[in-house]
Order: sequence, then C-alpha cells, then structure tokens
Amino acid sequence: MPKQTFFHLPKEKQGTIIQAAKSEFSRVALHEASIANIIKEADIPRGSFYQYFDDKEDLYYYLLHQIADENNDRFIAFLQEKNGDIFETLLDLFQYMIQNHGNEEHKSFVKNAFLNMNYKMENILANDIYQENKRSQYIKMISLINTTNLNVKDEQELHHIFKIIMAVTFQNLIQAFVMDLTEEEAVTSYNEQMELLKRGVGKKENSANEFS
Amino acid sequence: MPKQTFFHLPKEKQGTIIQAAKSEFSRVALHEASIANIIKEADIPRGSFYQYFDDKEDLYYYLLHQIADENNDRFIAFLQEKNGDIFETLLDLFQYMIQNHGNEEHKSFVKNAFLNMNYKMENILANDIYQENKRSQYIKMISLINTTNLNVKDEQELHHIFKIIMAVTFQNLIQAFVMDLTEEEAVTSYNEQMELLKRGVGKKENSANEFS
DNA sequence: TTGACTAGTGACACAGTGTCACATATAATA
DNA sequence: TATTATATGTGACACTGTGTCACTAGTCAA
Repeated sequence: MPKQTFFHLPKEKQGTIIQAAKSEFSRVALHEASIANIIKEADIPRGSFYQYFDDKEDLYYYLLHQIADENNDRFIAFLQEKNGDIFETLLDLFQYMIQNHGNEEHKSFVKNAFLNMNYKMENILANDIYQENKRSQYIKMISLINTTNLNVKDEQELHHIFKIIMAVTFQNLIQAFVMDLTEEEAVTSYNEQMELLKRGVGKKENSANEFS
Repeated sequence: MPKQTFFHLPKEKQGTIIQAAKSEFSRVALHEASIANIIKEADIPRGSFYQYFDDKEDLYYYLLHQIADENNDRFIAFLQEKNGDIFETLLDLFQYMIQNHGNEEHKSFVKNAFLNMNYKMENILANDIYQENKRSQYIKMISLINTTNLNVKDEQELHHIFKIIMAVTFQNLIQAFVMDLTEEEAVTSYNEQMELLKRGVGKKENSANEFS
C-alpha cells in the first residue's frame, strides 16, 4: 500500500505518477518494469519514489487492486442488472474485459496483469488491507446470484459452482489475451463451455452419443 | 533450451548443476532466484553457466518442462490404467500431485512453479521446441479419453470439456499449494466440483431446489 | 608439433535497487 | 518576525546481480 506521503500529494501529481506507472506496466511485465522509467516519465527524483512507495511491487499491486475493485463493482452491477443470472452476467463481463475500450494501454496493462497473475500470488492472497474488502465483495456476489436457474442444493454447492465458473472464465480470459483471440472466437468458445457447464458433462442414462 | 555444451558434459556434472538449480528454484520463486547461488552450489564459474544456458529462465524452463513432461506421461499412463475415465484419472493425478513423495524440495519447486505459472506465459506457450511434443501429447490424451461415460456430441465438445476440467483442476491445485490445504480438504473439494461438472449446474425442468 | 576447435574462467562494465545525509518547504509557536 | 518542529524533496552512492569478453586450457586430427 502506498505511504501516506503519496496520498498527501496534490491529486494532479498523484495522477502523473499513476499514469507513468501504468504506462511502464503496460509496456512490460512486472519483473521487467523499471523504477527508473517510471520516475523519468513522471519527472520525480528517485528518492521521492521511495517516499511514496515501498518498492515497485507496492505501486503495482495498488494499481492492480484498483482495477480488480473496479471489475468487482462492475460484476456486482451487472449481476443486479441481470437479476442475478450468473451466466448472463459473466458473459457480459467476459465480453467487456476482452474489449478494448479505445485504450490500448489499459488493455496491455490488464494483459500483463494476467501474465503476472501468479507472480506473487501470496501477495494477492495475503492478509492485507484489501482482504476484508475482498471477502465482503465475495459474499455480496454470492448473495446476489439467482439460484432459481441453478441446480444447487446448498450453499456449499453454490460456492463450488462459483469457483468452477470463475476458473473457466479466467482460463478463457487468459487464453484470449495471450493467444490474441478475436472477440468473436473468444466469446463463442466461452459460451459453448458455459453451456456445457449448465448441461453437465456426465453421461445421462438413456441418452446416446452420436460421437464416441 | 540449454546449449549443446551442457549436454556434452558428463552426466554427473549435469546432475550437480540440475540439483543446484532445483535447490535454488525451490527456495524462492523464479524472479528471486539468483545465478550466483546456483553456480556457488554447483561449484562452477560464472562464465561456464553462460556456456551452458542462455540465462536463468533457460535453465528454469528446461527443468519445468521436464517435470511437465513427466506429469504428462503419468497422465497418459493413468488414463490407460483407468480405461480412459478422465474423472478417475484426474482425481488420481490430483492426489498424486499434492502428495509429498517424501521430497520437500520437489514439492517446493512445484509450488513455486505454480506461483510463477504465468510469469512468462508467452515463454511456455511459445512456439519453441517443446511445442510439437506438447501438441502430440495433447492429441494422445484426447484420443485416450473414454467418451462412453461422457455426454459429448462431437470432438469440439470434447476439447471444451477437457479445457473445463483442466481449468478446474489447475485452480484446485493452485489453491491447495498456495493455501496449504491438507490433502483431504483439497481432494474433497475437488471431488465435489467434479461431481458438479458431471451433473451440470443448470436447473433441470421438473426438479426443485431445497435451497434457493 | 602445429593448428583448429571446444570448453573453462573470472574480472569487469553495466543496469537497477534502496538508502542516507542533506536541502527545502510548511506550519505552529514564542 | 524569528524559531522550531515536522514533513517532504533530492540525488549521489553503495550494493547486488547480470551478461560479456579476452584469455587460458584442454583435445584431437593432420
């Protein structure tokens, strides 16, 4: 978490630094990003950087959590809009995330974030100040899910289902970013997988496969 | 890929270097590992290291691919043993992977590998010499899957199902490693998710939820 | 014995990090 | 206004780690 000094800065200066950092982190992955580039672009001395942040990671995870929070908010908003339908919500969110929004830099940042996702997963899962926030957001999401369309017998199962769906969603996002799939390719494939999740992949008794 | 020079080395010296590298990579994640530690433990001069490998990553991914290949072979062997039942196979493999095998170092290496999984995903997905090998292994796996127990109508769906199952498996592996779950916790949760995958999470018409 | 090739070696230039002593600004108090 | 305290700004510097290169040392064939 950035130090208080950073938050005492005029908003404009904060913005300049954030902008420089985003630019650097969208240029290359975390482990290749250099503080030198950030301070050069933000035009602040090296010493100042360390007045504001512990290190490169501190700044990076601050930005990452901001974006994650935005997406969580968006998730919750979509979920409300779609009356709790998790599939419709995630399809929209998936589509939203792989779209460009006319900002190549933001997309690069997010792509690099996925590439770094496990770079220091302890850091993300760590019991830091974000943790409580994350937990309550998770509970909110779960509570908003409309279970009338889901074949779910208890809350435990709902957690499992959420986990499954998120795993598949993430994998598809990563693939879309890393393999540079077109939006259509990505969405079609994602959609088909979601249908399989709904239907189930185990053989039903009296049904025969065309293919086997 | 290590340079030819490395492969010309006597097996024993190769082993010493590999051992030193595994030790370092199990101590810390890739981005924190240092060549200095590896050459110190292997007792070779710095210049020699660069005769054998391009850099730290070169050595690291070589080891990682070795382990991945071993696991792929194990996957295929299990699949044959279980008459192509993908669920039984993966449950066994899952259990196998989170077990210790009396080698704390190997487990640390694998854990760090998961933490670094996306560190440089391009590297892993890159069209390198492993690619062809991987592709053919994938095809072999798919061909071994017994579809009589799966509700699958064409090959496209089989690919999707494989992808889904692997996504969920990986997520559970990562979680087990990072959150230090006991084997029982991990396997129980994984198992329950697999059952949901088989059954499907979408609501069947005439069935009612206890919970909603 | 010479030449050609392959491998071994460690000093070194270079790049990047985090720190620290000092400089400067701001605000509160006498 | 002068004084003091506190917060912030600054860049030179020590330190760590990387990759290179000129040189050395083997090996083998002519």
